[in-house]
Amino acid sequence: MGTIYDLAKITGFSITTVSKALNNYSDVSEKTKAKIVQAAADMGYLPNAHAQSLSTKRSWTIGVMFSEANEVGMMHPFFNAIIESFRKATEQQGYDLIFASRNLRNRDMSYLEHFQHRAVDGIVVICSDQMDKHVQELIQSSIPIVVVDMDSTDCSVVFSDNLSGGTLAVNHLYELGHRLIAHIAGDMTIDAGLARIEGYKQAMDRLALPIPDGYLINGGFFSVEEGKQAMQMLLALPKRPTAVFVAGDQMAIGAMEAIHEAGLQVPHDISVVGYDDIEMSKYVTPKLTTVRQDTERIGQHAAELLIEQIVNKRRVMTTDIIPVDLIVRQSTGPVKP
Amino acid sequence: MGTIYDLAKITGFSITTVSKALNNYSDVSEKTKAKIVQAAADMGYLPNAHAQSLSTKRSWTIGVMFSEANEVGMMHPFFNAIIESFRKATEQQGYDLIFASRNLRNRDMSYLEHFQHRAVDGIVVICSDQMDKHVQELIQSSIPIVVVDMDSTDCSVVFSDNLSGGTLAVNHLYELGHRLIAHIAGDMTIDAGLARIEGYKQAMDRLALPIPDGYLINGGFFSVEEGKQAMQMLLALPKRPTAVFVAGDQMAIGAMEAIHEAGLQVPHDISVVGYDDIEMSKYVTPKLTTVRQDTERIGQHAAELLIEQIVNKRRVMTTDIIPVDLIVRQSTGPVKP
DNA sequence: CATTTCACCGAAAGCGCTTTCGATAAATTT
DNA sequence: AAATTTATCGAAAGCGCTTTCGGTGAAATG
Repeated sequence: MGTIYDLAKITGFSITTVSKALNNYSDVSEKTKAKIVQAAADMGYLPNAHAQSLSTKRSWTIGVMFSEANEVGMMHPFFNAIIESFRKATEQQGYDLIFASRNLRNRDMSYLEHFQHRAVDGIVVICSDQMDKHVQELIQSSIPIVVVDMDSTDCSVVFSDNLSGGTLAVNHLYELGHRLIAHIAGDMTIDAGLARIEGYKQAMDRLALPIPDGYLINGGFFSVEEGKQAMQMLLALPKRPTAVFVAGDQMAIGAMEAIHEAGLQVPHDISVVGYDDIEMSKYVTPKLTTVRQDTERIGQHAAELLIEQIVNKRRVMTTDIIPVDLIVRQSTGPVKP
Repeated sequence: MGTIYDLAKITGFSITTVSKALNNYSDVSEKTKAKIVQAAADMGYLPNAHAQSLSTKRSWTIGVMFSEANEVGMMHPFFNAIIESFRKATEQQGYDLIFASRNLRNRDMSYLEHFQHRAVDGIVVICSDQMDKHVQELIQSSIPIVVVDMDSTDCSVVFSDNLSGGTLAVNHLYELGHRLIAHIAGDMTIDAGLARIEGYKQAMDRLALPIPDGYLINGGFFSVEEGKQAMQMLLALPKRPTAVFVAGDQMAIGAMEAIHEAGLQVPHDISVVGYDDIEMSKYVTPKLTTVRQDTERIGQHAAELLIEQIVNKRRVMTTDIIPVDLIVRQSTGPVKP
């Protein structure tokens, strides 16, 4: 592989000139530039990123952190899709992603510390947990940052339009004739969960629909199992809802399972609409009607926001809300007469 | 944040002593060690990873590469689960994962080059594509490496026991009375696909079951859509199979969809068993009988294998085969009389 | 008391690269 | 022909850290 010293020796130029040639400086002649570049290619020279970073204070890396109450991390299809599109976008600009832990050899340190240690150029946090101390610490730091799926005025954030998502779902059910519409919510400590609740409430209110006791139920942290349990509670209600808006697809899948286990049919007896549009949604039975989040756009946009801060060397605090779509499939139908 | 120079100034010791104190060298007294460590804590000192790497030739990073014919990368639940368990295991040892692209700023380079540039300590490749030039290049290099889900004698590999997986599936179906057992295979360029085909063939052979024309069908690269199409071919056969072993859960889900769309029932008319046991498998309808791959163990084991090579500074070429389990759910049932 | 051992510390070189600031020779202008 | 630009190059410092190799004074040994 070799270093610029080797290159200098081979070509007969100084390391300064070699470095300049490789970095296409204007004060080295085309002729020597060509020679050096050729020699570099011949020996398979590659610059050492660490040396470069040390010298330029620019590492071309972006730290990524997951913070979630339910600890699913990369495993959740929604977050996973976002990070994937984020990766594509940043990669194209020459950045590499680094997943840092809180563990530095023996030592235990915060994410911020770890990212500082690694000297990342920026940080993306895929987050649903407002209360996470690490996230707060990151936001308060001076490193360029963008956080996804959480609300904050202290940094750039990008998330889906959860408010109208809730409305979209409720209105759809209303148009199908449903009046008894329940909501299996995400935990209120999670912004997305809260906003969807709000969307649900507002929509119900606008439609002059009451929200009976027990119709707004906490489904916790978006897992299939929790969705199932919440649905069981709903089914046990004296006045059973005819439709339910579920704050996440996985929970919705759990809810449908609960409904089926109770011997009822979706959507014949109960309609359900989910949230996210994870890939599986169109393959479960019945295919899930859901509010699609545009993960592609969220990831891409987060990348742009972050890179802009990195290159302009100034923090920016925007909050960008990405529109959502209602995808009507087969888990919703007209209310039984 | 500060550097060891600042620490030296503050404490009055030389940078040598500061460095030694921080690294717990034995030739610095407990007293001064304490002073220095205290000062470091006070100023929130953190070592610069790039400087450390430059000086020690050890970056405490592991490069990860995905290589797949279908380009789903991190999005595939199976690979995703593996990388997650891999991450947990390496993280615990102090390594960070870096996802490198092939794009270095303007320059286009190979993965190997990129990893060399980043000076990673080791590489993990999550791979199903034997033919990938980049993968071959990585394997031929001298960097410690482990590859998952592919077979090779030139490096450490770890993958599931696909052979007996196929057998497990076929035997299960046989015991249920099925004799017309088809196989929707993964592409033969993919080791896992090939091995499962082999397992299927061997099992059929042992059971003295013929494999009628068209019963072994290529499902391509494991997507839902391809599974669906393959199943449609199967359904169009003059002598329809009563059971089908599908080389991947996503394909199996597609296959079930095709069956349902044809107006048939799983498992009443046709039994299907999948492969992987992705999370969704237990939530589709009917719940999928499948061969579970132990992603937890695969990732963990790959991590151990890689780290061992890193610390011992010698390449190791083992091939570790992780056992699989048959998970019987509801997509398989006795053959119709 | 002279000598050896030991505990503790620091100078200096090196890791591979960038970047400032001069220096030199050639080209251009008066 | 003298003065000024311009083009091209290199010395050297610096980025933040590790590690070898000596050097000192104090303790232990004879």
